[in-house]
Amino acid sequence: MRIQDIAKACGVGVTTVSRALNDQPGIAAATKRRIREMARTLDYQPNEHARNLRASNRVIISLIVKGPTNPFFLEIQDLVDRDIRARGYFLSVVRVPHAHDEVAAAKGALAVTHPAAMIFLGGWFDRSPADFAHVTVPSVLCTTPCAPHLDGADYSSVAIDDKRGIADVVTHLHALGHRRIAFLGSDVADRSVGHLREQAFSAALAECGIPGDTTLVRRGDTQHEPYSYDYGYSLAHRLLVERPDVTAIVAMTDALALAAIRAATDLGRVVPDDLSVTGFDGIEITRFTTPRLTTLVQPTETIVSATCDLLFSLMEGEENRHILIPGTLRVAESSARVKECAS
Amino acid sequence: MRIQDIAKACGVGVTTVSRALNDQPGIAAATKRRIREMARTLDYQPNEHARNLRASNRVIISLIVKGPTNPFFLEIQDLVDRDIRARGYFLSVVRVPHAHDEVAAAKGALAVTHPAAMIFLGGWFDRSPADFAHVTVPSVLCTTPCAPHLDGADYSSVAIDDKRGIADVVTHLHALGHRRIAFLGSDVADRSVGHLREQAFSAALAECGIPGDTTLVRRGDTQHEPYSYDYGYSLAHRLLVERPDVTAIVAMTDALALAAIRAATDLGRVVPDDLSVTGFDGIEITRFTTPRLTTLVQPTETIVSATCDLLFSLMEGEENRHILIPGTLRVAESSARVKECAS
DNA sequence: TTGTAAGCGTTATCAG
DNA sequence: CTGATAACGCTTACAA
Repeated sequence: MRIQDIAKACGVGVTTVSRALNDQPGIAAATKRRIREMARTLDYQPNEHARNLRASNRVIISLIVKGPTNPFFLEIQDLVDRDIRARGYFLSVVRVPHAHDEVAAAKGALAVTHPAAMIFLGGWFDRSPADFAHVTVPSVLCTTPCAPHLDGADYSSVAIDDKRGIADVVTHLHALGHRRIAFLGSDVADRSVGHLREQAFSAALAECGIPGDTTLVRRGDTQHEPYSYDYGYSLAHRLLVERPDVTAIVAMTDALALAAIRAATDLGRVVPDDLSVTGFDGIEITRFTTPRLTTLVQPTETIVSATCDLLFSLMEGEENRHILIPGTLRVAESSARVKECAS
Repeated sequence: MRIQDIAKACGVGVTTVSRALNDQPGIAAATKRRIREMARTLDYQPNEHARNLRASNRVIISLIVKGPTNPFFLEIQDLVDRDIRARGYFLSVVRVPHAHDEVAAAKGALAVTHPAAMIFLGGWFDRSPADFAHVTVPSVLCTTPCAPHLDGADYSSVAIDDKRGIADVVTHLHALGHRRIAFLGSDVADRSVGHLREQAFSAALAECGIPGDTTLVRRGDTQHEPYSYDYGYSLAHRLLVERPDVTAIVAMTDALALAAIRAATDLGRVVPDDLSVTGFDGIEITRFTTPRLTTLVQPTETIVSATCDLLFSLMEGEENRHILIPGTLRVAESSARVKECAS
């Protein structure tokens, strides 16, 4: 079923059919209606590859996912796919393992798939302008905010306010009387939001008047995917063995928090009675674990729709922008008032 | 960077370059080496769309995911993507909501994307030959077994042995003394593995000499995605309120099992002391929850590599086959010996 | 062993 | 308002 078949069936040329189906001007209303009717009858659907061959008319959006095993990203991906398809575009997902370079992956996708635009999910926040020069189509960083040291004119971003979110978490724990609070972060080489959240953690502690203690800020080696349960478990286990005096743990993500709870339980500690644990992201499972996780919930629908709105505005020639969206602290069962006697 | 650029740089024609890069015969070894060298130097990567335009040379595999929010499928997807890319093909993922028709979605993907082959992840097991007639490329059903009432010559499949797996679960619970065992299944209209597992459950009960009790087999309405936590929670909550005498719950999937544990906890029951709960699939989080879930673990790597091996053999003209892979019962903390006094 | 040219299905240009 | 025709980048008969 090609465009020619429709043309023949209607007794018109292929150009007219193309114009009718793409809502272009310069065509009689009656003809247009007749053609669209016929296309629907014959269940015609244009060949994606033929459309994409011409540089001017691309219908593919690439989604570059850095750290594809991160459960939070899986929820985001689903929403992005829905949104992009609803706009008549196709999504092409490229997985990039945490240790690899997503800009290189983006260049590859650009050469092979020739997308109309790109979305970066996760990834490093401190790219240089030179990095973005390689990305020759409009692009938006999703969940990665504008880097503090860049002016941000070279790219766009939509992200949660990590600094504010972590501050909310720390303030919550501080109000519950916690003073020896540890942080579970990303690996030492990481430059993604995990790093930002760690900085935010230290800043928030200072804000509360708690002296910083670098031995309580934990980062793993670069062997494991730092957004996995296994990583969180080993990190938390070691922390709790070495520093049994901590009364609260702030985890960079929900997955780490859940793994930390498990590690604590295995060490004979009861959450939240002996130890408070907080997460970040608000993935679905956190509402169904025991205890339910206290976490900073990211409004995923809002983030995704803002990302896509911004992306399509860029495709229409608008300027780069940076959008920061507030999260919401959901207090649940994994955090409680400190029992100082316990330590 | 087109194939012409390489040709010009090497002083040869485009045909020669194409042949060199695609390992085709009829080319001097020296020329071939020279061309490949140059292609690497210039970082040439062929345009995916141009390649796919010719029917004979397709490089895309479609993955039709029925019920894309099922966490188990997310783990499978990741592995499929890796395997397909390693073979030099591209994966195009199509999400199909649980209530929609995946054969219709497949037809759409066929018309738009023109894949070389298709993988169906999840979906209904009792398709008719007419359904498969629409799928004009080699295809494999992944995690959905050959339907009992079809001869299976029309399609291929790779799946876990659901019947055996559920039997292992039920036998385990029976050995722990459980007699009033409930099942949490899919919605009433469903014809996917959830339905198969329900039948296997009834058969296994009979095998153990436990009389069937239809009020203990729970299926939801068609309003919710039946592989979601929310669905599992409401199903389990209602069951436990109406039949507080059940001592064990067999859930169709891990997500349902975890949600059931949460529902039980909210009703004041302690798992596994007052109630045993088992899952199915062995998703990652089940090793980190409290209690750790007793579940039937699917060997995902084995399933995925068998699926891809089979798919590529079909593309080379081999016959349809049906592969059944055994799962492994992982006994953990969510199941224990029944305390009859409790009821 | 190599090169020329046709064709894949679509959209854009330009002439009717 | 409409239609023939040339692109897009690649593979592959067929010719040299």
